[in-house]
Amino acid sequence: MGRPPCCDKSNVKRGLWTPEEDAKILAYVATHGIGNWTLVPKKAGLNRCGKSCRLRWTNYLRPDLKHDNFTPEEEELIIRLHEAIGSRWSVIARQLPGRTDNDVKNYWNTKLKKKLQKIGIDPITHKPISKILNDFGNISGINIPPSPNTTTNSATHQAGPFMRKAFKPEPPSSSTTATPTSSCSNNSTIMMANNNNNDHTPQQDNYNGFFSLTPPPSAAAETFLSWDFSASASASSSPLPSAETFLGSPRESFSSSCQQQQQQQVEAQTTQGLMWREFLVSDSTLASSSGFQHEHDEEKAIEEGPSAELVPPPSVAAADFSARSDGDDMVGALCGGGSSSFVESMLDKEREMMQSQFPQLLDRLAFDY
DNA sequence: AATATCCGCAACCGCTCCGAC
DNA sequence: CGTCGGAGCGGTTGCGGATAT
Repeated sequence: MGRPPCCDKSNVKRGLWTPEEDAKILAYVATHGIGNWTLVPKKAGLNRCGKSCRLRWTNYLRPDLKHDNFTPEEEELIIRLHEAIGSRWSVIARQLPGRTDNDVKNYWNTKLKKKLQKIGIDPITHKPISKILNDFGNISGINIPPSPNTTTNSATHQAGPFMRKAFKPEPPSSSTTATPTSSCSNNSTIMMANNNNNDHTPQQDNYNGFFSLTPPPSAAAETFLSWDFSASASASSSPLPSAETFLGSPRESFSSSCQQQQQQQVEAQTTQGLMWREFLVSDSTLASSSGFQHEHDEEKAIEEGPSAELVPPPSVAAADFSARSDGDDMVGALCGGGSSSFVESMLDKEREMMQSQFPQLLDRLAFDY
């Protein structure tokens, strides 16, 4: 049985709001405050769906909203957050005071996506398109020549999430004193594509400085990308990379953070024994098509330890990665699951991130973290 | 000047989450 | 525990203005 509609849609007005309607909402909120939006139309004398009233208020009428253009700093932040957490617009919008999720989403879809594509960056993976096509060719056996200026097409979009699943990271070094820059990116477990080819354009290499803030080291984005969810599932033992690393940092900070991160990843492996590629191997399609299984077996022989039984169950492996909630659950399972879900760990990370890296924004936010 | 096309934004839709009962 | 309903979310649509022809 389907859920009944929240209002009689045939009898409510739809479409653009008039100034008079806006005034009624504003007057109502000024008197009664917000809450129980289904009652608002009746009490405010509006022939609108309550949900529509709520949206109008949240996206347009709220007094704390900014209606001016996005600043370069905001653009930069949106891109970096999208890179890290994807299209979770409400989460991203929370880091941008005065902006709504709708604002951010629209701005992304109409401006930022195109900007990235123009410089040869895939807006889904935030990797150079040439590299994605290259890697996709390597895995599927298709020989796709590098094409740095190719705009995103459907193949690229499909390759994006696929690549997340299919790219095999290098096995972790047994020594934590390995070259931080390379080992750090190689150990990425979420964004797995390491930049081991050098056919990027100068524009792509300057991606982090794209919006002409302080040009960070080229690896900074990867540090951010390589935030290791599995390693950081236990928040107490694995702090996030520093704020400098997050937003582009002196290389010293990056290296130090990277070493710590790598150490954590090694520890996480030995204690949890569950890396992203464990999941990949459980996907029979990928394993059989990419020649991945064999290499994995070798790695597993090295890694095999007390937690070797932690291979995700087939139901987890079969989860539709593109589905948000399923993806969360799956990553949660990969994180060692147990009592803390992926969502919880994400929220923990957000809190940590805000406290350690965006304290100034946290101060300004009215939202409860 | 008229028409076609493009683009950005506001609004809607359908879904999930979550608390109350 | 299941149901209901409000709230919130991300994706999509469609209108209206801007620009190109």
